[in-house]
Amino acid sequence: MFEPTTLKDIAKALGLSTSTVSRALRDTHEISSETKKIVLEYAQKINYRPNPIALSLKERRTKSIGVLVSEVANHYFSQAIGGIESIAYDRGYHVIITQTHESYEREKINIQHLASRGVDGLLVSLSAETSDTSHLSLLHDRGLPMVFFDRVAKDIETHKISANNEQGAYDATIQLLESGRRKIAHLTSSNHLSISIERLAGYTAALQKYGIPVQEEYIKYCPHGGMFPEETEQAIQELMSLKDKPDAIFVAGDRLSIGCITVMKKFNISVPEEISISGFSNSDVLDLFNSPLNSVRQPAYEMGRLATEMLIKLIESKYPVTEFENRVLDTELVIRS
Amino acid sequence: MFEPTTLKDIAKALGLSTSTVSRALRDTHEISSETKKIVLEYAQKINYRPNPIALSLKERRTKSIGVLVSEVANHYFSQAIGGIESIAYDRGYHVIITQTHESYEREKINIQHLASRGVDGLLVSLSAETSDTSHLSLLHDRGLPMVFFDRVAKDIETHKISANNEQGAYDATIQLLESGRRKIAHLTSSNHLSISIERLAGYTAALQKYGIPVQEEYIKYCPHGGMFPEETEQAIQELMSLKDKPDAIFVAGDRLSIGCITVMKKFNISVPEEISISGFSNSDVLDLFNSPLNSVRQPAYEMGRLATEMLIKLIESKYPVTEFENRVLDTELVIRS
DNA sequence: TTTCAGTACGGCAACGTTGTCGGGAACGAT
DNA sequence: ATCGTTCCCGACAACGTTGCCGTACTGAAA
Repeated sequence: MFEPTTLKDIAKALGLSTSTVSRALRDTHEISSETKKIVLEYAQKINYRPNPIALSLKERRTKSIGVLVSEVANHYFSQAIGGIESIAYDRGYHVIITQTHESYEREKINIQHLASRGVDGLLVSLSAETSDTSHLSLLHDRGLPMVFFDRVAKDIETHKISANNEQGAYDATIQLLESGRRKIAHLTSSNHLSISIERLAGYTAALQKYGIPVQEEYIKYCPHGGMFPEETEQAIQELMSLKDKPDAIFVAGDRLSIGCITVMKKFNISVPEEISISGFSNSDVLDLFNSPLNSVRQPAYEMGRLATEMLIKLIESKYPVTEFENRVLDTELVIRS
Repeated sequence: MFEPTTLKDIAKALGLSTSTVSRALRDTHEISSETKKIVLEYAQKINYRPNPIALSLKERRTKSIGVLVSEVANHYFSQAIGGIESIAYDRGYHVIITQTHESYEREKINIQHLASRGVDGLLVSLSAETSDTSHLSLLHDRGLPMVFFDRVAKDIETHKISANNEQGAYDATIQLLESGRRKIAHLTSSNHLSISIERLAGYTAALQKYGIPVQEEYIKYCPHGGMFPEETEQAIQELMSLKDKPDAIFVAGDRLSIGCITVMKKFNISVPEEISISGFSNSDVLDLFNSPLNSVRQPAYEMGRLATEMLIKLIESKYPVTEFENRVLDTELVIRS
């Protein structure tokens, strides 16, 4: 079986003690330069690597951070993970990615697993199902460093980073209004997510600016963020069977935006002639779509980088941190129609 | 700071020894049922979790498997990861995902990291740059269980799982021929990847069936599998500036297929009128594209599941395994034109 | 009463590593 | 010759857990 070499092996081979070998490799001044040279050369030869598990046990840190996202297949998250890895990598941290698939149960299990595996900190974006965050605050209260990105928890006090969702939603809705649409529906994820709340606020503000009343039946929630196609399909069907059919939809999520276009194609609803669609998405293939889709793009990579920098600062801080940042980054509206 | 409770804490609180507490929790017959009850209740109350790092150090296994892919943003891989997680999860294994971004250097570093972190086994899909696999055979020779999927290493003897790339490529090319195309180019990844070799073979066989000679200048390699858009763009430009321009392209990869369509749009080349495109892709939004793209779809989820089952069988085998499977799964040709 | 088996628990070692302490040897100063 | 100092290095403990052995106690059989 797989047996890596240890300090003891080196010590035995060279007739030294493990302590001496350890210190020779760590380049302490207490070891003579001859001994150091011998040990270093031998270690090089047999390709010695210190056992990180033993180190973790001793030092009570793992040099790894846990990431919780809903799905890596989501373009926003795969880009954010790119940013996370770029920083973590530089700072010597390992990244462990877990997916919730928008399930609260899965989120609890993954978080518990990451915590018990001894990650030094967590980067969290909540699942669509999650409304109770006590599984996180429990760990946070016990001192586990934590940074939220994108879908943040309102009642946990720590660093948070998000896009300017309200502004992005406002811009997208205003653009629909400017293009002449007046009956604008809103398709969004579960109603307790921070991003849903903020995007709804932007949508509402834009309508108000044009003096258009917000209609309840124009707002459709998908509790699983469009994980299941039926969810999206049903919401669209309900919208399209209204007496006063909408002439545009502002969609608050990547998977939902794609799902929306898919449903439109299935029902042979022409986009943007019959209905115009504008939504949050970080997909890089929207340009290739048959139906032009205006999109609000988040700086995902940058958000991943910033979140990771914040987390590592928390982890490596000597003293408890009490001042927390709440960074908000601008979105970009891409017009295609 | 974050200090989880240990056996020692429980022992101290209950006036027992750590051995007794340990055995009470493991439900050994040597412990009286009263003591067991007391210990179990207290452990429940303070939410005790055994420290997996200490367990790993002791038992020399981590109950985790490392995954090496080029990019999670690639649809094939994100689906395969779904399959991997579904099995690993059931069997109590944790999944650590790493990305190479098609870089050989990155692959070496990630593999080294995973190995030294003590994963119990590896699921590997080689990067496009990788031609030398000695960093893997070194670990494999030392007994680290390993299963290859999709992009397999020819000279490492272990379980392997791949799609029937040759058949898939043959089917796609035949379809192009049947639709009347005769000047079919081939855009592929780096020439040493197993998938490139097999897909080229299928392409060649199809041309032969129709008695069409294979032309060198119709075959374009992208050493980084289309990681950099310039790579794809240049290859297409070279094809399109040939005296005898191709009227179809068979593309051997997800990112390349998308990249190809993007370039066609940029150069205003009409698909499929001017040139017909057929390629390997597991993207689920191809239906929405403006230019219809025929695609060869791999059973990614199933491949992930099978690979993980094979790996866990290797890991948990009491005796060294010498008989290795080489599973090949059928692809599916999706026609859209 | 002695012996023996069984029960129920504690003590110790080990996984691989590093920090602390202690000690032998060499050397210079007294 | 004696003492203090410096230079190297080894022994030991600890991180949290479990396997192995030892042992005190109980009760029954001889």
